[in-house]
Amino acid sequence: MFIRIDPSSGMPITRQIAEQIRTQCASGAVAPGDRLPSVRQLAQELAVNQNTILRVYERLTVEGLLERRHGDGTYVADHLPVGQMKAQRLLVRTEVDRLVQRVQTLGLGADELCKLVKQAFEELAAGQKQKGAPHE
Amino acid sequence: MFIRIDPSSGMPITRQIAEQIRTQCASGAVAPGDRLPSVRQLAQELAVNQNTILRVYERLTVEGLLERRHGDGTYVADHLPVGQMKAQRLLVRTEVDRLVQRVQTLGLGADELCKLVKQAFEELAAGQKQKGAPHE
Amino acid sequence: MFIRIDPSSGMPITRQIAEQIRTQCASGAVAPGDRLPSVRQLAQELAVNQNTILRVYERLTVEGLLERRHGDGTYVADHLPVGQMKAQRLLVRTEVDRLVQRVQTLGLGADELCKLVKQAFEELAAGQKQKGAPHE
Amino acid sequence: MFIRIDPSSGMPITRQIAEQIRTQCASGAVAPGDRLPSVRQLAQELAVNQNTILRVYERLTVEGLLERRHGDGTYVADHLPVGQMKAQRLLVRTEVDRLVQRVQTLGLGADELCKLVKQAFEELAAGQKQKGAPHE
DNA sequence: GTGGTCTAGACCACA
DNA sequence: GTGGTCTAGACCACT
Repeated sequence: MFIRIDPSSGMPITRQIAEQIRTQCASGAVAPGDRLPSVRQLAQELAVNQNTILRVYERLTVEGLLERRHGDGTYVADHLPVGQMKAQRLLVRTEVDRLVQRVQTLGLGADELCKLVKQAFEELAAGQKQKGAPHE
Repeated sequence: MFIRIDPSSGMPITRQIAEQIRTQCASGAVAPGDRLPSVRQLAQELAVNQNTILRVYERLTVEGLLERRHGDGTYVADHLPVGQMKAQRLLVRTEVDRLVQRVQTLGLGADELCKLVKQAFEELAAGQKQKGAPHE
Repeated sequence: MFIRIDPSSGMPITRQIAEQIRTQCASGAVAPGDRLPSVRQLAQELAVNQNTILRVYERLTVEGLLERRHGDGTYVADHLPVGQMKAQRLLVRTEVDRLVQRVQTLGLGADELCKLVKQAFEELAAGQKQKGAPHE
Repeated sequence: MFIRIDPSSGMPITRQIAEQIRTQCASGAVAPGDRLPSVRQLAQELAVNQNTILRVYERLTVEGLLERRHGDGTYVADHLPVGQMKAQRLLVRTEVDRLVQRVQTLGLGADELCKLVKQAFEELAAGQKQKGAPHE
């Protein structure tokens, strides 16, 4: 499970984690029936408290995205709520809008932003190569 | 003063406001010596509590970005702290990184994202024409 | 807010509290728009941790029964979810069934149980007179 | 052995099972010396994990209610602990109190509750006729 | 003052 | 081992 927390973002980390799990469900990175890391595992991996993860799993369970089986583990629900996944994809639009709005105030244009975007993609790709197998 | 609050973003609204004021100072949208809207005005405009605006102005004053003149109003400081501008542009980098990271999980590539960015720019431009001169 | 916790019941106290609030919404004991006791107040009153109350309010908010206004307070939602209130009333049937099942194994009949029920009602009434105004 | 589990009740299922066995011992539904179903049988019958039953039997053995004969089975103890029976009946009182308390908040009176109780008794009786001799 | 997030740690229930 | 409840307490955000 690739989740990255950005403590400087101002967004509560429970929410960051929840959104990334939602995104990965929407994109098919994790499929219905897949087992998620255990509360303790993920907590350790992200260096946060167990309760933090627990609450994320709880919320997503209420949303119908996950399924918690007592004493067994946490799984992606068999039938993901329709429409919610669509909403998820729309969210990206919203975030792009937000970015563009801010960037424009700084006097940057679409082309400059796109350049930044491409750079970021390249760096991300490079970063992931380095990690490769070692981590897991 | 063009400030837009997104309560659904999860970022504290005081932080959203502060960041947008910083951005506009850095970009020159508001210049040293300019007078900012009064606490009451801005609070009403954004439909938030006056104390929320008050604390934003306080914080930015401590940073050296604003100047509060007792009985008069709040102004952009005459000498903006060095490095503000650079810091501001760096922030955009950070946000681009965040976006790219999330978008990537959804299976989108750099080109798709750029297309979205350009669309957003165009829509923003169109939207601003409609408004014409701001009501401030 | 009259809520009584029974630690010996084996039911998590968060759930006990939540059920009693639901019941009071269903019965009209508290009406839409009413303000609930603050998290801290109720926590103190019931001698439980603040987080415990917080989680109860959170869950009921997700259910659409309550509304939390940041920095202001927690209120009964204006439009209580229809059907949920009906479900609430049905719950009493379920509990009666449970009781009867157990009682029957003990060899008691309907009449004996009814006698107990009436006694309990009388004692409850007596107990509430004693309290009367002093508490609030 | 007639045991019914209600997973939605919030009471731990191990406790539900234990209480029902205690009740049946107290009421004479099972007598001293009677053999209880094996751990495996009961686990299968109730569709719970064997360990769950195991722990219930363990607990009740410690209480002196049951006796586990290695390699043979689990039996109701020859000499039931004194006071068990009384304690059992007291428990019913407790549950009646709980019910009455909740029901009262809903604005129901003693008579309405008694009517429900009688209905439940009749339905229970009807249900048990259909089953006839238990499959054990 | 209000609600909200997070941590640390104890202890319980289920497989 | 898994998930789940509860406590205690720090600190943040909003009215």
